[in-house]
Amino acid sequence: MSVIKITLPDGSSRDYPKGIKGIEIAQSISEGLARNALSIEVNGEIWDLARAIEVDSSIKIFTWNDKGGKYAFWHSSAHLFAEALEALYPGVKFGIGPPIENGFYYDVDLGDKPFGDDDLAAVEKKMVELAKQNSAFVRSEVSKADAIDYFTKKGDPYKLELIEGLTDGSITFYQQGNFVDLCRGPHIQNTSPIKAVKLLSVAGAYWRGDEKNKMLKRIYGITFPKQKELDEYLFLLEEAKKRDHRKLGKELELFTFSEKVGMGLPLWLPKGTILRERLEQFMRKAQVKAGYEPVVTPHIGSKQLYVTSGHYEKYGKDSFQPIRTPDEGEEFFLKPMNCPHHCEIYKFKPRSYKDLPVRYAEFGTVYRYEQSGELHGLTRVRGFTQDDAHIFCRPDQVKEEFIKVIDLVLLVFKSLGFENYTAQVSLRDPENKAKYIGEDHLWDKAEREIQEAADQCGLVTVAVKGEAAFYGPKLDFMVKDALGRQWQLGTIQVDYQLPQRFELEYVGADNQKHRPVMIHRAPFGSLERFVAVLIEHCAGNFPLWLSPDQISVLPISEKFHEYAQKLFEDFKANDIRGFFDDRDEKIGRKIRDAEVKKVPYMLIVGEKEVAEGKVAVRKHGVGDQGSMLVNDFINLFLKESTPPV
RNA sequence: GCUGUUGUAGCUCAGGGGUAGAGCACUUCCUUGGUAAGGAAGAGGUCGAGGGUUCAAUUCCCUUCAACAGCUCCA
Repeated sequence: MSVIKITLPDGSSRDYPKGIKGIEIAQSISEGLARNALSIEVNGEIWDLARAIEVDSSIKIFTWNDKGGKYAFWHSSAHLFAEALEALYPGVKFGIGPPIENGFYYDVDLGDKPFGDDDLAAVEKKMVELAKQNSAFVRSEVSKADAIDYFTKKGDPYKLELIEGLTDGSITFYQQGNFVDLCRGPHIQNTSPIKAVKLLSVAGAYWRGDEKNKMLKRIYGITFPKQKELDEYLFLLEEAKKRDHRKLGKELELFTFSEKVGMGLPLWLPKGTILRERLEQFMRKAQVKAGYEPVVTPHIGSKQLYVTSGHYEKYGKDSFQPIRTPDEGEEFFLKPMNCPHHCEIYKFKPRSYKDLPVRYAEFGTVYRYEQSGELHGLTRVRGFTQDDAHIFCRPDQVKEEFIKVIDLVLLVFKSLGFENYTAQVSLRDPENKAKYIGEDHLWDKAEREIQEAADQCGLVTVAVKGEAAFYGPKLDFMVKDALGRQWQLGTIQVDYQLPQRFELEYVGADNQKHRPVMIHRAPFGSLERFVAVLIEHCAGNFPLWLSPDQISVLPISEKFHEYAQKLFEDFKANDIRGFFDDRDEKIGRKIRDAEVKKVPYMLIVGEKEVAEGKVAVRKHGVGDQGSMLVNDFINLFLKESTPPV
């Protein structure tokens, strides 16, 4: 029997007989590892533990603590789910059922049968029952003809469609119990480690992600090797929901919605407005420092403006419909973006190459008719304010300007403590060029410039095809919300198209006319979405400079109201925001209420404080800080509440 | 827009074919209390909207609006 060399993650290598299985390697290392092993990585591919290794390989054995282990575990759970579903609903047709970041889903066609929460519970029960049977996941290689034969007999059109796209010789089936699935694998060895099962929700999903296809039912679920781990996961999910900006926005009185005003049109409450205006002020200052000039443009624009920009052709039918005037044929659109307006500002006068770059910034409120199902708290709305700006520059200035914008975005993230963001280079979909305007060479140039600028800034980027705007590629900064959903915040876009469409020009040193390049950018993205993500990021505990209420003055009893009132006036005179709690309540109650409102500083005054000219300071979430002279507190506070810019 | 779920007081929710209930918040009174909920009384609802079935609908049915989860979309 020949021997192969197996290299372990620590770099050491051992000889094993050819055809050794992952599980046998695990056993040779330790009993514990063999017991916990779920899958194995062989030369970068994740395999079943029972698959024979035939050549010299580098391997890594995955347990529950590895992504690769969980992947196999949840993938197998999806198969277990399918087995249970088929047992309860004979004739169900299956789409795809992959593992995801947390758990798995399976797309199924149940015909016209309704499927709700009660059904989920029944399937859950069946899954647990089947898991106990300890069925092995058995891999088999099948020919394309046999695969087609099997699913034709079974009557599963979705699987047949998937097989169509596969090449003969690369097709594998997995079977556990009575259930056979077309599957690339890998899987865990058998069903017994799947101890705790929770089916989370039923949703619709288009077959192959195409709106034109039939909508299947997508069932989401998650499984764990131990009930305790499932309980912990569900608990964490509940905890995350407490950070939801929609919940906190209501509790902290930041914003609201009204059916009468219209869906997706946020109403900013006084406290939310303070927060929003602080952010706006921060950005205004940062932008002035970076050489931007503020401009203001109207909320509507004539149809012609958007015909010129190309937005009318692209989005006209799906936008808020035109506003008419008494003049026949005259039409205005609600402004869905600021760029065309800014182009017209650029055109206000002839430009010299010496004038460039010019940078026009506007907190521009725009209106977009998002599909009803897209609306989501403040993160996806129909009316929102972008911290927008357009930089008009010479082609030779593009990269430098782009880098400056990256710096600005990073300043925002740093100032607000966003550390976990993804920088995404959003490129054209090369398969579907009809979605975009403009010539190939300009796109290539813009895409290259973005990547180079990002690289120069040392950003780790992920390139995603098909995510570009219709007029140009983007660098998008993505941040996750409390429940792990990814949102785009900052965005920077290089655009060669609008300058052409608007016939923007500047006179070069050669006294010839040249075309400027436009950079669109919004470091926050929109104030609405940014505030939403910020709320979730800090769980409503805003940094002091942003906090709507920075302090609360809490007198121990009515006897100290006069002193407390004077104190409160002093704070106001120092631009310290907050409230004076003069309710007839005990101090414990006032403290509790202020804690619930997440007020950063509670200033308690009673007999001692009045006598000594002091305040007793309590910090939110921390506790009693002892007392100090009023002026000392003000100085300390002002130092701490200074905005980052 | 699509699939599924939900809509009862300002908020969180219970209830259920015979015109509604709790806790918190709110108002008034008592209480003047030192670091996370003092006590009492009171007020508050076209049960999302429209239609139907019924002697009777908040409850059952249909339509519609909105929210939630996901899909698709996102200038």
